Amino acid sequence: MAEAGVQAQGGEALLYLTDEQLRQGIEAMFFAYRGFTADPDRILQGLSYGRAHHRALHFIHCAPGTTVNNLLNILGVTKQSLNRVLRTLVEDGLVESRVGRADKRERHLFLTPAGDQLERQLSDAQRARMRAAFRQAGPEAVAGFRRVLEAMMDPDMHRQYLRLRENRT
Amino acid sequence: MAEAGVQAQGGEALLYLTDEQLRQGIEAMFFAYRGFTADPDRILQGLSYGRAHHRALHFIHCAPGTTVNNLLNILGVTKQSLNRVLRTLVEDGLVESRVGRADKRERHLFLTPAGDQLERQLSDAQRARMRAAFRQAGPEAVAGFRRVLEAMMDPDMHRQYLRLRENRT
DNA sequence: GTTTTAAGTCAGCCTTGTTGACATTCCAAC
DNA sequence: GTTGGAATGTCAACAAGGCTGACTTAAAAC
Repeated sequence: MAEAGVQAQGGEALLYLTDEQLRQGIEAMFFAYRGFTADPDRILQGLSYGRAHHRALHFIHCAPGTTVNNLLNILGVTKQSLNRVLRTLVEDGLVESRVGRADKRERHLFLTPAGDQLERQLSDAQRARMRAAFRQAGPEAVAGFRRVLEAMMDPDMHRQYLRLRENRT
Repeated sequence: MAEAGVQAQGGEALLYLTDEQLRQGIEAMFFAYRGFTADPDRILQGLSYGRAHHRALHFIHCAPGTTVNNLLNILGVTKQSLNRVLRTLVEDGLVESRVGRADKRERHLFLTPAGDQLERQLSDAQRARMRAAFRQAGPEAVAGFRRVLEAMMDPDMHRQYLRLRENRT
């Protein structure tokens, strides 16, 4: 199959598409994702929170006032699953849920000061690792990293990803 | 913190290390990993297997005859957790567990023809996405992708990653 | 006034991770 | 030879975090 891919392009330098290269890419994703989540996981362990809480805090921080439904689409989980996480965060005073003004069915989500503090603690740890990796690899490598990751996303997820960036500019 | 990083290098072009760039990297990892696992997950769903079974099949395929303990180190889970997965795979005739010759305490793991077939089906799907992403991004981007991921791994995981590559050459 | 939508809730299930306790088997050192 | 430790397996219990399905409430939309 890899050979077929190479042949199809008539001898171009497509050796980076061999099955062995792809396998290495797959394994790199596996091991790197472990590192990617290791630091926040360590912090959360013992706080009776998990990765799911971290994700919720991250995206509420990035898009304050987002609705539950919007968060659902970003995270790609069921509302029951998200609700369990969100309820504990609201009960513990890390997230505030305000009834919408225009549409009173909607709840808009915000981080409280305490929520902001935890979010910062978690993302500081995660960013520190990311910064070290970026610095070590250099700007061109980072550009390539981003390019490959974007190409790997499902189209829906890619749209979500771009929308988040737009809302911050 | 990002500003400090930039200043520390005395005005060099370190804008790729700003908090905003790092945040985008974090989100890219999140969304891309979803895509990365989506295809195998779809296949496994309905086979009464999960991602854990896929991981076991992958690494047994890559290192036939590996011991349970070795697999434990690669996967980073407890033996009880792995054992549950391994037991179902052995019961279903996808994995064979042979008592070691030199050390009869050890069990060496191999894929049966049926196991090989499922592994191929899963990794074909995953490689197809990876190949599309690699081709779309180009060889330089792929090199950068790999460089950043390697820098993101924990040192232990990075060692495991390199060892797997050595054993295949 | 009916239907649709956003959100929340309850109950139950599955996968996959965890810990702790314990048995077995075998190698290796003494 | 006996003992200590290592590798494996097994049982039980538990938790996080996914899922589905059914149902309520409130508000918006038609």
